[in-house]
Amino acid sequence: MEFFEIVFDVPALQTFTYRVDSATKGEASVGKRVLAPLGHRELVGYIIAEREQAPDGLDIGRLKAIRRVVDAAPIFDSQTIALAQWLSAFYFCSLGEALAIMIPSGRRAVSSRVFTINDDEISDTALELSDEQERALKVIIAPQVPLPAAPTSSNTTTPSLPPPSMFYLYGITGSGKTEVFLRAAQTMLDTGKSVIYLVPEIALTHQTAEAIGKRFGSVATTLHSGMTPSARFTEWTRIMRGEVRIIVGPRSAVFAPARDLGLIIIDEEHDGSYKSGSAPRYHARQVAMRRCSAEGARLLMGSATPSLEAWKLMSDKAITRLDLTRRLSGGNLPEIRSVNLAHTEGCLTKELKEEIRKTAQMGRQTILFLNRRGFAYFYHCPACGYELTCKNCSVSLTWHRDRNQALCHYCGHHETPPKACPQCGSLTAGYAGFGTEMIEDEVRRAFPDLRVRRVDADSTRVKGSLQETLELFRAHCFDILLGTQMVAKGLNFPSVRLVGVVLADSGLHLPDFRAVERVFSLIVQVAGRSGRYFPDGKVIVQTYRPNDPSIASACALDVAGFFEAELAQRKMLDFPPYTRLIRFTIRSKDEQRANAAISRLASIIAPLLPPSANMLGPAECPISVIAKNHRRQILIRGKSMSALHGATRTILAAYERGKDSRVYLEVDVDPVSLL
DNA sequence: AGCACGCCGACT
DNA sequence: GTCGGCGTGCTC
Repeated sequence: MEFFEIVFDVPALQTFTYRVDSATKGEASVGKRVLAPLGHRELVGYIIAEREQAPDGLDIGRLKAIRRVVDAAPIFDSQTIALAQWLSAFYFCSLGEALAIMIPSGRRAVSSRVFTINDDEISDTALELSDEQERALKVIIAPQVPLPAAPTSSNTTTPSLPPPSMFYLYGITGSGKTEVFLRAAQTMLDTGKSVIYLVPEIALTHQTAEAIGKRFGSVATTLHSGMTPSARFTEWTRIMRGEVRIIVGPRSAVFAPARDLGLIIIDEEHDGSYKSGSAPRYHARQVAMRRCSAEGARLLMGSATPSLEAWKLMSDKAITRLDLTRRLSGGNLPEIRSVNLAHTEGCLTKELKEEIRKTAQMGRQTILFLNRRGFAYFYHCPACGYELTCKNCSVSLTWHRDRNQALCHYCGHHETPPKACPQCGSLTAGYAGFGTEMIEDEVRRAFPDLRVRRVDADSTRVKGSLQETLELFRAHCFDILLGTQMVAKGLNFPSVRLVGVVLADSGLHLPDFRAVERVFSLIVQVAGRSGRYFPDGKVIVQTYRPNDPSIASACALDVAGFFEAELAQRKMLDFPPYTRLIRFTIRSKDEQRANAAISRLASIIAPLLPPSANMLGPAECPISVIAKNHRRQILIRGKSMSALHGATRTILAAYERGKDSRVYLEVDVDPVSLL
């Protein structure tokens, strides 16, 4: 073969044809990476097809030669290319960009935080299943009705593929989801099929991977961004060769080149880390659904707090719901109580303080939990209402007391906070809201005899320090552990009695229609994990809105009630899961240009939308400036994704003609965060 | 995305 | 006169 079609990790939506010379002639083949000249540089590209002859209208003399073939053997096959093609059409990126995120070391590995918070201990050997678990497993592994082999459609966006078989293990923490996952996986392995086991980014640990390794032996592997590129690559090739048939990893593991895929498991399906935060912004659940239908595999998800999308699919019977209602250890759920924060000076209510004291007197431990750092901790003037915000971004600055600095969590800007209000001169201006540092101070003052430790993103940057703190906490070297999500691992330590959610509603006010869902999910997850081994566990949820449905039903652990109410709300407002969204974000250092660009985009979109869709905006993004970039957005909304896709293709083509080069447009399909 | 080419202002 | 700003367009 003389010619090859090659794609690169560049936004150019096209393939490039190269020729081989005597040096590369025998080596080049589909599925290998090559080094090839593109423009004035030399890039790694992916061979996606062979050609008999040069494409029409292209002067053969101008074809460049592949410089070097990188791989001895192909590292992706036609199935991978088909998936990349689907990904590029669904998420509006180039084929090369799609392949680059799928294949290890295609892009610079993002150093990810790999914490240990997974509390589901995996036993080395198969455990006895309860009746409920047994019943669930039977349904999952029941032989499938063989479907007629559907011809693969050439339309990559709306392929005529059969819907996949999908199952959902719905049950509280401790109800034994993991064991059912592992049994289902074992069954697949026994029939010679492969399994992909997805876990949230934050929960992926050596322990989890090792435990699965112990259970399944060398047929198991892990594939995550914390590994060195060469280690990831080694595992990738072992998977391709079929030496490894169960792959554990975070969202990117959904691309593992598993041979004969039989099952994809998505643990903690509701978790936000399954959606990629950078382009292409894919959702692992969406990719998993596509792979399962294209490859005839089953999809098995599980959570105590499903996403609303999944819940609706269960209501519609598109996903088979399997309930696990009982805790295996028999532990009761803790007592959950919401406490009104109104009229409390500081951030600790009388009730919470009393419980902390009581817990200490019992010789037990307390965890104080914050939703997210920074959001509720700002410079505020009670006299005139002035708030200190970042001069680059529009968010409130977070005060770091130890450095006496106010800093921005989006762009890193920091400044020394003023003594008096810059607007009215009042000396009463100061910090309001709760940050981990302020709570730490207040706790220390209230309980000078108790030992307090705080963990946050800063202290976690030092590798292993979180691990160390948690070990010390487990060994009861201190009494109160204070921090954000990352303290979750400690929730089921045996001597923990009390969990305080310091401000449950921080986040409720965010201009994001999913904020309520997140607050609800967080409280239920915290409650589910605490007091697992002791019947006297207590959870105190501090809030300014005890009657808010999300908080009230979370404290009552009324999951179904919450979903019903929230679904009704979404239906009324015409939001997902009743509709689909595509978000267009414009970003520019120059505010006028950003405004001009979003107006132009709006005028392009308006006439191109199908009658079944509508446009929201243009508007400033809720965080209207990030790192000096002015941000504007438009959402398009419709019942069918294929209609939105079609419109978006036309919109992007029209926008490209005559765009301003100092303005950037980003497209997010099924956006999860609207900030 | 890069990167070069090309076309207008203030410097020796 | 030319150094360099960035706007424009292409990359097999």
